[in-house]
Amino acid sequence: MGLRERKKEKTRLALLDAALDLFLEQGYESTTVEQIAGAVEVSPRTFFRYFTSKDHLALWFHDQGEEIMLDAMRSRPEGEPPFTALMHALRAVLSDLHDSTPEDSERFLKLRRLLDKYPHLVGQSVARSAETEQRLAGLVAARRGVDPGEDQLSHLIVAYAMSTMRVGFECPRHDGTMQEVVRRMEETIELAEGSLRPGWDL
Amino acid sequence: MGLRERKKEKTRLALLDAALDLFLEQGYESTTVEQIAGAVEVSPRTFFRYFTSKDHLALWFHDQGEEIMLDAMRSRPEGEPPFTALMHALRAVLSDLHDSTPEDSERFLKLRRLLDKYPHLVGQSVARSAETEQRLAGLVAARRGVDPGEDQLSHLIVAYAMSTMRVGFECPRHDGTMQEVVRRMEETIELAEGSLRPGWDL
DNA sequence: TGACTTATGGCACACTATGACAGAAAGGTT
DNA sequence: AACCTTTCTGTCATAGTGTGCCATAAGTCA
Repeated sequence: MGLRERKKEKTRLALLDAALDLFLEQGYESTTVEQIAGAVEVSPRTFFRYFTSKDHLALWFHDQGEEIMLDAMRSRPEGEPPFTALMHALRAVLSDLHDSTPEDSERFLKLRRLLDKYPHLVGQSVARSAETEQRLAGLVAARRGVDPGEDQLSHLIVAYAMSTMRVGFECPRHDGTMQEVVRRMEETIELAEGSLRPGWDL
Repeated sequence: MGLRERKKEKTRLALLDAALDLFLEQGYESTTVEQIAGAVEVSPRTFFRYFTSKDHLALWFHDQGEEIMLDAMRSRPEGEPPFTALMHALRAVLSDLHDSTPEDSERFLKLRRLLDKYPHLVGQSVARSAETEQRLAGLVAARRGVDPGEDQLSHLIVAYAMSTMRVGFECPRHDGTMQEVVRRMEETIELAEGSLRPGWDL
């Protein structure tokens, strides 16, 4: 990796960190792009070259998580029931989180508090994941040997999986270590698996 | 109801209709508030007195639906399992839709096509319903006799119910009458009820 | 009619976001 | 080293969203 790319990555993370701190400190709406850019000593125009929008900041991890999830889903054995496969994919995201650097963990925990404080950002993340949900529904439909355009159950399976993820990442207390987050999510997955009728997703 | 209020309601619906037509005709982003206001011969400033934002237009029905759902949920018998109660509440929304005027039905169908075309609006609606989901989770937790802040299952129940609603309202074909929408939603509800383990929500 | 309340329009303004262009920095080549 | 190419950055200009403020017009009630 060349100097150029390292510098870009550094700027991107600096922007992200500055933004998260400002958001949590003085509120999301009352933080302007100009302030964020100013904190990193970069022009506002440059900010928009790293993040397509202010909202996009809060979705950076989200995007990464979705890529991991899609990959994990594709690498699950074909015969596995779709919802089970999705839950394993979710565990893959979790394991990735668990193994992340302390800096990344810190960012994730801040982001989680931010999403808890500003629920409309959760909505943005749903909006962003609409496309991914479609792709996941395609993968599920393929497993079930049905047409994704026709089959409602495939969509329901994906929707329930994503709901499970969102509930698991909720933030009841504002403290919480990475271990606690991971444990909570594992509990939620088990709860979900116990709630559904065996074979419902075949 | 006085002349003033009737006039306001007329303006609100005129703005909504103009906006839906423009959105579907020339795209969501490329339609400006100025155009919408212009079509109704109202100043842009006035538009923002009827709808807090451009996005809010697409969430008008949504807001109404949520009120109906909360009311219906509260009027369900106490002993009924929470998810069953939520599904009945959803049926109440459906029955309200079924009994709506032809104008309202037309608006709803246009809106449904709009949400299908611009998934990010679905995200916005999730953002908007975050508060309602919290309140629903509170009602569910009360039924189950647990603390809504602690109990994940209550949140999962609400999340699955809302997912069921969203999947049911999806728009696979761009035609479709109100009857077809209602029937599809009923199918989805049955699918959901058949997917969950009996007693999972007690 | 007159006094009141409320809706509207016009204005200024802050913020987000994007396009166009020029200059600076990084990387590779000879 | 000097050179060229590619990529990143800053400045400027512009469109669009959303809000506060104040004067005016319209609806309401005595």
